[in-house]
Amino acid sequence: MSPTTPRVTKADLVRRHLEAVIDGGLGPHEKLPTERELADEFEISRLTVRRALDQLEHDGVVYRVQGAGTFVSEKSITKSFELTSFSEDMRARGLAPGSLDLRADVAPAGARIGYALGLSPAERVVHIRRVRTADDAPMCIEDSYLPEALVPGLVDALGEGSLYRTLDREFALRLERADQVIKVTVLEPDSAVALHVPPFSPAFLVQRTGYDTRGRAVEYAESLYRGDRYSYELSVVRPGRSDGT
Amino acid sequence: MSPTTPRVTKADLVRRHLEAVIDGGLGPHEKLPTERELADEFEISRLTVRRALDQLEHDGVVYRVQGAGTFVSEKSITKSFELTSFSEDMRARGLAPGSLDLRADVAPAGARIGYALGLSPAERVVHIRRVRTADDAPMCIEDSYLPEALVPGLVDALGEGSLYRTLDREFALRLERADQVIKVTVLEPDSAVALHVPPFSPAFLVQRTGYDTRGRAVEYAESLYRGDRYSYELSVVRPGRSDGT
DNA sequence: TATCAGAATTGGAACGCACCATTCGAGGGT
DNA sequence: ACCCTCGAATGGTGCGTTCCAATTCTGATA
Repeated sequence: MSPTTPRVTKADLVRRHLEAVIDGGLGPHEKLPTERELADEFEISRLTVRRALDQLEHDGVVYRVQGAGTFVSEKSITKSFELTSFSEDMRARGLAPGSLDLRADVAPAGARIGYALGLSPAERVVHIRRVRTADDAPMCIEDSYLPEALVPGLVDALGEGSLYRTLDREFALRLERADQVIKVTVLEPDSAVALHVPPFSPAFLVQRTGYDTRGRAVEYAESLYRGDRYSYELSVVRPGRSDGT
Repeated sequence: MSPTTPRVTKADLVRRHLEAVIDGGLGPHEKLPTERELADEFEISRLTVRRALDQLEHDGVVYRVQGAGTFVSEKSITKSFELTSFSEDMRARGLAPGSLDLRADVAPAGARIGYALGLSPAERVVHIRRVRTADDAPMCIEDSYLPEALVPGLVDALGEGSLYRTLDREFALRLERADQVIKVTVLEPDSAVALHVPPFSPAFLVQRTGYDTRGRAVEYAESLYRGDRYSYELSVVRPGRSDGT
């Protein structure tokens, strides 16, 4: 009676196997086993093998040439452009994430926040302000807003852990995608003090709206990252299809 | 005899049909036809329908609930995070793109550029410098470097058109993906003058390495965008799989 | 020896089928 | 009237097969 059956698909097994093979000393432009060989080896259908390869190709790990085979990509693209929390992000950079100055309250959304979340301005939202640190140095000031209707009692449930993890565990909310607008700005003196940098230093202003699988706006956040310590890394892909929109 | 040359796959036809249906007045959370219905209507297999829906789901246009159906997402995510040239980018924002001060020459890569492109420092690269304009106002200073071995004679082939288009047409090089690092900086006086902003204004510094389908580094570019006029918009998605790497 | 045509290989698209897991509503039991 | 169960509907995973297109290999020929 496990609600979430840990179902690993066969395609996932193949994908992981291939990732291991590649990591284990397969160089760029080296050829992977053919789809039919893999299908025989794992005793699964070729279609399933293709699904595994589709994922690897999408992630830029391999490329395929019709009639020739499947090959390891020259550069293993750093898998960015993925939605990660600040904590995950910092850990990936080898820094210890932390939080200072946690404040949380509930208030009406107001025009700007309401618009960003697709709510009426009178709707109540949970507002969380944090100063995020990396190796104990302040890295960013973050204001998060979440519709209270979706996360009743979040203020009390807030622990030291990741906000995303809390959302998942307590409210079964999984952020699936987010739209971000990144701007540059200069820091007002009070923000500069909080970030331990000189006044009017350049900084990132990131406005992020996060959506769950159903496309509902779950979070709107504005973050100020100090420009001297932070950089944005992302991969972009060219759309493979012809769109007439 | 029959058109056995499906340049456009059947899945693409279904996808486009569904996009049209959605644009034509289907609201958020409204239900799409079931997979089996679509398969019957188009007289194709369900597998093909699923491929079309996979694409739409990936783009955030629809979401699927097992046992319930497929529904239109609440917010049509602006499909950013796609690799676009400056020209395409500006046009998408309703601005007229242009170029000033075009300069192109060929020189050894040097340590930094060579490293970024995965070349020996002695390898020769084409260097293109442009001041990019939007509605005749300078928007960014861009330095592009391309391995000369991949684009022999590019300097002469450079016209007024898009660089990406030239690469595609003349050299059959299609940029498929790119890694970008975005930093903030302040403009040195000479750069500030070129961009018509006060000295030491904040700006984006974007370092981009572009790869073709085989994962070969094709272009390395450094761009300085004025921070008062430019903002970065992108969508990020949460990785759907469990990675133990 | 060099070149070119054809066969073999390999990935790409598609079909039809079967079974499972989840959802949700209809119908029956209390 | 309410609750619970069961089954139909629907998406998720998987199989085996067929044909096509691009590439590569091979062998015959000039």
